[in-house]
Amino acid sequence: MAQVVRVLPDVSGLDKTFDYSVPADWADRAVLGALVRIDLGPRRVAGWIVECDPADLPPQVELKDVSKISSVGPSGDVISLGRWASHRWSGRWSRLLKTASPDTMVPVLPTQRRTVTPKTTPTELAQSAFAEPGVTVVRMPPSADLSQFVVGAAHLGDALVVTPSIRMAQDAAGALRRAGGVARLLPRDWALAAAGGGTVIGARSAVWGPCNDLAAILVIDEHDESLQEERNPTWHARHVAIERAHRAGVPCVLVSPTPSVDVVANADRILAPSRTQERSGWPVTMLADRRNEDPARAGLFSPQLVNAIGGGGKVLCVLNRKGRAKMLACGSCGELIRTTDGEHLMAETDGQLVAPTGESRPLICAVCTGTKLKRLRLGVARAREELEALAREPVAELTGDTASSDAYDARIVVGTEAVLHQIDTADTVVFLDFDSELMAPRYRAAEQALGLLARAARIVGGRSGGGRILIQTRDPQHRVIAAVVKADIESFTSFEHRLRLAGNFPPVSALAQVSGAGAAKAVESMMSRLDVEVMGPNAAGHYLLRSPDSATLAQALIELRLATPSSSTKSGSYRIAVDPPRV
DNA sequence: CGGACAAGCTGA
DNA sequence: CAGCTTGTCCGG
Repeated sequence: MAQVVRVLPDVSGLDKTFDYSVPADWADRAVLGALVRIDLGPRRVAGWIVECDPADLPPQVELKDVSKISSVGPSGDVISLGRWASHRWSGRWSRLLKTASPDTMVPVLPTQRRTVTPKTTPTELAQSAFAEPGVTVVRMPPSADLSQFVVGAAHLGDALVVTPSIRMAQDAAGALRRAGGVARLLPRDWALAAAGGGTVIGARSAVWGPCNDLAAILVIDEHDESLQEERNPTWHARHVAIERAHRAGVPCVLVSPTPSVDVVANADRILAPSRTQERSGWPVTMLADRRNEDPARAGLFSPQLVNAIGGGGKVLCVLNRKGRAKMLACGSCGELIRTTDGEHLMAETDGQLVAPTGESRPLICAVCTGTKLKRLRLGVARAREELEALAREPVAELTGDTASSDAYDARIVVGTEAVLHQIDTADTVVFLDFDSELMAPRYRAAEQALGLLARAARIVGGRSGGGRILIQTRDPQHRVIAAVVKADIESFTSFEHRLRLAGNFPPVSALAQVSGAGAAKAVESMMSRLDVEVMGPNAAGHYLLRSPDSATLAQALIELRLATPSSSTKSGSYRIAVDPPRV
């Protein structure tokens, strides 16, 4: 009898498998995970072999042949890891398999090479981190050299290294090669990685990378937001790493200057260098206590900031837009978008312009009827002008979408959080309005604010190198600021954990956000459940579901989907985000 | 998802 | 009743 394979089509919106027969000539390539092309109804689509010779064949169905075997794909363990994650984050299996697949077809694997152990011996700390299976958190100050952990992972055999950015992955690969190891950088080296005999390194999606004889997983900067996928399913590389390592029975090491409450609460062991070493790895933090200033005259800049820019060296000023009034201007005539009486600014809400007065209209400029509106970064733009006047020298501006070419060379740069992502080194980082980070209405605001300080700290370096952070604030006693001033992250995390316990927030509970026009109806079926708390809707019409743990939540969401099938109509559609990042 | 098809609405 | 929209079902 001909070989039969079960195929998951690569069609978004379809999470169902279909069975196909395999022509005898291709039997050796029709393996688990292989990318194939199949005829599905009227069209030919791509898909993955997710099962070979399934036992429960549908009766009375004439099977079609697979029409092509296109490429090697993820291995069996990654296929089932994907199925676990699709359940855990209530999303489509195919999206995860796509992430786990090569981005260009790999018809045949290159020949495997022997694993090369790096010549450099890892530090004692790195060795002990990988000494046993389970989850080990290592708290390393921002200026610490993390390549010791990459080398430590590679010493165990073929390991997986996940970083928050491509740039850091390239750096880690370079460091491993210099230490005499073999680095496979994803996504480029997918085929070589699948062949085996090297350490697989990449950004977030590398946690799905091919690694046959997995020996260990290392996640660098475990606290970093970019380790979570923004689109559905909103999987987090940290949790996928923990699960994958657990399934393989290998060590999972999570390194961060500011370990997340989430992982500290669930780690098997927590390591850190001595207090002295940890302290010296953080820069000196200076505070500008804005409560002391004359409120009538206090602008964006404190006397301490004036001092800091006068002291020479490269200065980055961070001014986040978060929580600031959004201003819109017409893309064709440049006028500000205002109410008909011109008294109030209007903001965009649900595809409409809305003013605080209640006045609303479609997205149209009242002056020239133009429909292309642009967002103004007035906060940063004005700060730049004022700072330029103050410093009497050119000041560059850098935001997510306006990266002026001089931003990298200018001595003084003002921008949003983007400056911390795009500029590598500086002498001083100034947070112009840190209170908006501290006070942000999100349960993880404090943790995220601390993450910003850690990022700034890495840019300016440790205290021995003269690195400085200046924080302008009206709350200088805040625990986030205290944590960095004293370089005492441990106390911060345990206090934060107690707050989560008191407020019943993750990691003590699990959250999912349900949004979209059909959200209210979808959420209805959860109202009577004892294991799901329904909160909301908020101003944007979003609901929050809370369960004691993620397994309970995942099960409830399956039942929600059964009770309210995702309708293709606009009015019935809804979206579920498990572990929503901005709540 | 996207095609096929059925049922409902509109206008001449 | 043709022509169009809207909803539902199905794919091996």
